[in-house]
Amino acid sequence: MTDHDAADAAKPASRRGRPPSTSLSRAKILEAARALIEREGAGALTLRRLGAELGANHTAVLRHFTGKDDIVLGLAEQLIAEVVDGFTPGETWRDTLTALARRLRTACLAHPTIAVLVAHRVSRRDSEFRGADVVVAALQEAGLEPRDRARYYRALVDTALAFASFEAATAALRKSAETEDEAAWQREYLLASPEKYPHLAVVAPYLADIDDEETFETITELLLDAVELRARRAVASSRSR
Amino acid sequence: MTDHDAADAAKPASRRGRPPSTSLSRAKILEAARALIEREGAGALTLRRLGAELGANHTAVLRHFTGKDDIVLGLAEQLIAEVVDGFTPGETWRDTLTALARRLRTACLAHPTIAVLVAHRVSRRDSEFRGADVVVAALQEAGLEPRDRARYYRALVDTALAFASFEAATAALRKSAETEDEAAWQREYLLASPEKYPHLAVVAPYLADIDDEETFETITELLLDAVELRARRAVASSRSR
DNA sequence: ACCTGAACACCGTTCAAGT
DNA sequence: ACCTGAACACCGTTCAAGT
Repeated sequence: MTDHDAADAAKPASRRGRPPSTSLSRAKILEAARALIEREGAGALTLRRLGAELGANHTAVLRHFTGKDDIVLGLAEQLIAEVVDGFTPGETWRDTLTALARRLRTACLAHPTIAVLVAHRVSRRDSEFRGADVVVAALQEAGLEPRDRARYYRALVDTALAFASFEAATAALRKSAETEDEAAWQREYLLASPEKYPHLAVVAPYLADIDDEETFETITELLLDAVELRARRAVASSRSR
Repeated sequence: MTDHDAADAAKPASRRGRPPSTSLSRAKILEAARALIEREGAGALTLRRLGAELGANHTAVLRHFTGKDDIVLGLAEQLIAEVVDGFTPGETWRDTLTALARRLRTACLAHPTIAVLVAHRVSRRDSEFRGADVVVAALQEAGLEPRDRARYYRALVDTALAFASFEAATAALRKSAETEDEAAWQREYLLASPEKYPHLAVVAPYLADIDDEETFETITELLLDAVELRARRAVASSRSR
């Protein structure tokens, strides 16, 4: 009888045990965590909130991750994969390095709250190794010897990673709306006492025009200019030998 | 009678109200917060722990700060002041900029947990303006025009700030001992598959030798090399006019 | 003016009990 | 194997009550 069956399905289940259709998975949990963070900020990532989002008990998640920190590390893997997956080197080694740096910045800005959460937790996995190989190959193409390739690899990658996560952090702060608006600090610089800070006062109007993107581009250009200069010297000295 | 007085003093005070000798202050609270963080990590900064440290109720602190966040901002002011106070410019503009960058790094490494906590909360106050004035003055001495002074100011300061706080973050992570030891990731790079990452494999042995300090120095040198190159061009073109 | 203690609305994690 | 519900040991913040 359908009536009987319907009544059976509708009657409250016993207070413990497992409902039929929930069935969590690592992927589902990470997706829910990502959505939760992007919608309500890093502070909203809570086992209880996550459970509610998934329609499950807040402790059910602990069957798939060892704890909250393990979930954060899972988000880190996703972010770095987003940078490296589908990337193809450019025409010149400079193009390659510039494009990769921009992709890292873009990914961090697309998910600023996640970027802040995971910036310092990058577990050395496949995605990261693939990115590193691309960078080192570009420096080899520039004509640098192995030791310099290693030095400049660290200089370039650490700078891009540090700046991108730094920028994401301020973006995430603004998003959480606990702090003042974007242009506030530029206004403060314009108002800073010209008597006490005379050199600063001269350039303050220009400072207001420079955003994070221009700064990122400037840093990248400066670093690659210097690397190119040293590479040319290395090539020249190896030829003269 | 002394007996009576002694008995009076020893008898338990009524359960509410204010004991005679506590008397908190912003300075005392910040000092206790700093000590607590440096001893037991950022996670230990708790109103209840802070109250215990000060021998006071955990809510007493809220009479001097609007909340926990306000305490963190107070710590930020202290850190930036430590960088700028007592700094004197060097012989050349390059010396000045290099020394200031190193001071920032040193301060962040001396208090890594605090640096991480406050890195993105720098409220634009006197200490920061003083530092900015020194940097802009150095770039002026290099021979750059106002707009370039502004651009390179942002490039240099943002890089130093981002890298120093990034490095402090990993130092703080290691300190909290939730993660693996210092050399772990270098070992992983040495073990990365040479077939999948051939270019990386060649330089992996060199990578193991490069620490954060060398990387910081490399970044500073590269940036200042590039700035110097452009400054020389600017001076030359202004002379030819 | 400044501090206390109780209360409120939250956390992450553990674990026996269920299916 | 996987989920639940209760419990435990914590949080930050508010507020009436005290001195």
